[in-house]
Amino acid sequence: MKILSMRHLRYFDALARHGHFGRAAEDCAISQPALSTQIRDLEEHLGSQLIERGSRQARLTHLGEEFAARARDILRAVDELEEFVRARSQPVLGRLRIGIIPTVAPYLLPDLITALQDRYAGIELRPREAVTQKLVEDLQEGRLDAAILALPLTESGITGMPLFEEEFVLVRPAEEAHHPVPSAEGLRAMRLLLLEEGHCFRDQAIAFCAPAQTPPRDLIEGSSLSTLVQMVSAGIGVTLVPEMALPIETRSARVALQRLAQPRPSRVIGMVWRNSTPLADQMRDVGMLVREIMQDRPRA
Amino acid sequence: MKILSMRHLRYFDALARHGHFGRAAEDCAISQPALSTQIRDLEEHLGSQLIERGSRQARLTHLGEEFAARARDILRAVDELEEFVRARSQPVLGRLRIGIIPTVAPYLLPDLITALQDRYAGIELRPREAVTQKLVEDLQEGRLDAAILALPLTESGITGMPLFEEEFVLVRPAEEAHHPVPSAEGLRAMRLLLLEEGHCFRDQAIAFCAPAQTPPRDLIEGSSLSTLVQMVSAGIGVTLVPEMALPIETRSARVALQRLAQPRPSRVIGMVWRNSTPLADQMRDVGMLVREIMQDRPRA
DNA sequence: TAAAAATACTCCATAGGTATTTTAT
DNA sequence: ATAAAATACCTATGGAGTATTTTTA
Repeated sequence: MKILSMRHLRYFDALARHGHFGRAAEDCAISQPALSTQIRDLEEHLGSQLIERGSRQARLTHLGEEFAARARDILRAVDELEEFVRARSQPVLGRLRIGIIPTVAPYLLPDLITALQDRYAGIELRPREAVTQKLVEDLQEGRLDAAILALPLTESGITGMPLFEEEFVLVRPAEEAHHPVPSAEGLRAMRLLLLEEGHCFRDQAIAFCAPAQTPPRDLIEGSSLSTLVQMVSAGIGVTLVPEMALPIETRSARVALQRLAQPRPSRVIGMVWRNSTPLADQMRDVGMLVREIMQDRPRA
Repeated sequence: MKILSMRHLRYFDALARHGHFGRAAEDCAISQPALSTQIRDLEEHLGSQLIERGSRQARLTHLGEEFAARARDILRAVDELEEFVRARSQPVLGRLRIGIIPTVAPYLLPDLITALQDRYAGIELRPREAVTQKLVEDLQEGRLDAAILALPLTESGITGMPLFEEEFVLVRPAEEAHHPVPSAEGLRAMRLLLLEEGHCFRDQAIAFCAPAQTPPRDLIEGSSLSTLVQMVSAGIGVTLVPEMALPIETRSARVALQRLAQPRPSRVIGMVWRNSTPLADQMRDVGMLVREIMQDRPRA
């Protein structure tokens, strides 16, 4: 015998409880000789006698008593462990570590958290806001279960689903409300306020108004959409804002909104996860929740 | 797989620690496929996925993390259990529950306790004083490890060794010091003070002076040798006392001692234990200690 | 003699090995 | 193309069964 097995503990426990090889064997649903040999092997392995064998009854030695008590503790822990796993293995989501890019998080999270807590009672939510690159890293390293970000994503080992598409809307000072809607070229000539490096939305905006890799003429950076909108309302320049951010960011700002001409700029927001995760079904379910949230919102 | 085995826990623990099937298998000194199948069986048994299999690495699921933590606790408990048994399996006597008859206990116990504590460091001593019948019952029921009493003993399942032989000495009032030593028949005519029913020494004394089943003429009972000697010194009658009790019981009593004529009455004190006890070696050792104690005493 | 455990042996389930395939990067 | 794990298949260990012997009360 190489290692002390669970069987040894279970058999010994039964023997300790019954004090009788025959009845203990019956309890274990094995034959008496099978139990005898296992107990003998156990004692041999330990190098100590645990049972005092009388022909009338099998009595525990002092060491055997102590061994039995500890063995019982271990067996109880093992039973609890199995019970624990079964209790957790329902198709529910016990914990969700979800990352969301900064240009989506503030506008989606409140509704998403509410919906998730409705859908998965007792869920432990760990939302995290970070730029795409960080999210992908965390996902690949196993620190996140899912990420909501702009598609497409070329990383390997990661799959996902699109959630919704949203347009970019031009935000300009309130006094320009009646200026004509600029074309992409016209936009390039304006003073454009953008998010700092790292935000995918920055790249998307640049890609729209400067398709020939020529960066916009006059570019000023801000660290959040909120800041950008405030700067616009101060007359510093114009900016693009994703549709879903409008209700919140432009509510109290003195700015004018202009839907751009066709082809309108837009992006697809999707949810992704490791394609090796066992939570794929739940991830799709979470994705469906997001789609429902977005469909319930009035389009601007 | 019927039951969750220790092997499963050990293998899973290794896998959790290494996060890599190949290296974990190496750690367990088995092949990678062997580990893979065991882990698969474990997951099947539990009905839940514990490992998220990527081609780069094996990552634990959330459930897997919790399982690993609990499994580690269990494995540690098992290792401690083995360690515990090995620590206790030295050929020492950890606990000795020893019963001694009342006509021996007070005269042997002090020296015996000292000797045992010298011989077995840290021994837990549980001496118990009771008459032979009680001792034998306790021995057979496993409540005692050994008993010191008068031989022979006919009980089955019990074996032992003789320790020493001791004579019975006649104790009579001090004023009778110069009276002639009585024969057994003469003794029968005297007023004999004896221990109450149950004490083997009572039976032995009666057997000596009344071989023909005729009880002594005038018989008064006391509950201890000490009481009997005090009664003798008060002139109430005579009594027989085992040799080893003399130094203590007659030290301050005004009594005369008379060694009886051949064949002198005597008894053999021995130590007995269940012949199924695994402590037989130690019991013999304890017996040898008693013999040494008695040999060191000056014969009266 | 009777009851209980140990022994002898046989069988088979399964853990583990090697070789190979599959999968994902 | 490479690395890792899964699969296929075979072997052998050992756990469990039946029949029997030994032991002891």
